[in-house]
Amino acid sequence: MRTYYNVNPKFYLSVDCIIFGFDKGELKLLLLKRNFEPAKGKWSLMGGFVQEEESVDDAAKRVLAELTGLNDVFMEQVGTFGDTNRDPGERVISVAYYALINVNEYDRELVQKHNAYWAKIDELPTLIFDHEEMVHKARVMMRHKASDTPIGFNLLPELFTLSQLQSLYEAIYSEQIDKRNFRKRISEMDFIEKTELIDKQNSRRGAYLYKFNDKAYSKEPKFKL
Amino acid sequence: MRTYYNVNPKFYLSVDCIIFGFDKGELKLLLLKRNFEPAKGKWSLMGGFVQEEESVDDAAKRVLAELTGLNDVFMEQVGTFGDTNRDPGERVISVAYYALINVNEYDRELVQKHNAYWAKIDELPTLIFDHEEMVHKARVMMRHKASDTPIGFNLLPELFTLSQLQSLYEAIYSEQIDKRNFRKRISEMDFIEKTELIDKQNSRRGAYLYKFNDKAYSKEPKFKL
DNA sequence: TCAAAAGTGTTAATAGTACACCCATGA
DNA sequence: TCATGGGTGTACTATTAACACTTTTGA
Repeated sequence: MRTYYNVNPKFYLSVDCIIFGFDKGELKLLLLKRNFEPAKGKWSLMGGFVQEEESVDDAAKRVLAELTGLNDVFMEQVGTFGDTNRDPGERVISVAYYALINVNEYDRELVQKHNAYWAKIDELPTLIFDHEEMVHKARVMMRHKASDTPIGFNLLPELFTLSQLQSLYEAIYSEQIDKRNFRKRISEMDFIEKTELIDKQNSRRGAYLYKFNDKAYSKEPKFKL
Repeated sequence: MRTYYNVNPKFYLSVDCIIFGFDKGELKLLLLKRNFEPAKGKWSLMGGFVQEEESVDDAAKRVLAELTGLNDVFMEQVGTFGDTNRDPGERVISVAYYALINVNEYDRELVQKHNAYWAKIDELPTLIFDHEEMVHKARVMMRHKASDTPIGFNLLPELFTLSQLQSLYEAIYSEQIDKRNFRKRISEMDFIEKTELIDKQNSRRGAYLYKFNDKAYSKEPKFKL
């Protein structure tokens, strides 16, 4: 193979995953309490190195699956962090991705094996390197994306109540939403379908369960929340 | 230095610059007609390799300065493009940045030396590799950023008329804007200051020149356009 | 019987959009 | 004198925000 580039340096490239979950009315991140070097004993995002024969996006998917066992997860690239000293050991350039997962579906064994735990988004421990900056940028991007694309459903079970949906959006935006205005807007979205099923987990009276219809959305993408 | 990472591969890392300019009422990009390999003779973005002792952001600034002679330019990271075959020669992962420059200020000699030309944003030539995807993503991001942050002023001379400002935003959004509504919104922004100077370049009557006041903006950041 | 969450419409305020004519000047 | 771009205000429409009570049911 001819090469034009060999006067230039090469770098380690990693991916780091900001993994969002939603549980008991709160947004959470899945973080590692590192039982390996470097920075053993400290908290970090789940990460890993890009390999020769995989794209950077695929590396992110692989790393997410290594921790959670999940595939086909909603992920978005957050950005690349390339300061020379961001990793105090050796130079590594890292591409951050955020992922939205359903907390009922991940592989608990794998998570335990990696010594990972859910932390409430507003009570995060100190993270290594520039991981807090990555989290911050991911949160801003996610909030933004949520306002014009119905990504929230990735964080919920297939069936959910309107109260759950509202509390999810309240967690995403960190602000209270008026119940009637919220339900009015939801009812105008034909891709959020009411089922005949009733959830009795969270109230005596019971609440109708809803589901998100992907096909109806792609035909009629009116979403502003 | 101890290293934990040496089982992992390393990669060439490049930066590519989507350089926006605004001239004669039109948005343009500064593109290279490559007089070097690979892909000699084809059109591409200005790019370069990240070096050992510079951050990725600094590499982007350096590459922009190599072509334009400009420093302190507004730049934003667009994203990282890491498909395994994106560069058909050898694997290179590239971080794209967009830059907004004032077309009256760049170094014409340098640009000529690099065989670079301005192309109208809606009449771009075919670009190599994934550069068209980079341009597309940059345009979307720039439009978005322009809607809530006054970045447009980076594309204009220090003094500008309201007609120029309007035609800039029309170019950014690819749509016509009502003159009276536009001027009403501008007049509500205290950080856009009318001067007593009059521009006679573009009309017999002459138009008041305005300037952007950075300090007033940071105190009172109301901007929706 | 009562606590706790579910469900339901109307009104006021705000923001956004549409629209047409006179002005000043240099050629 | 006329062609060209500069400058101005009001009425209508659409969107968003504020707000309180009734229902159901299991403990």
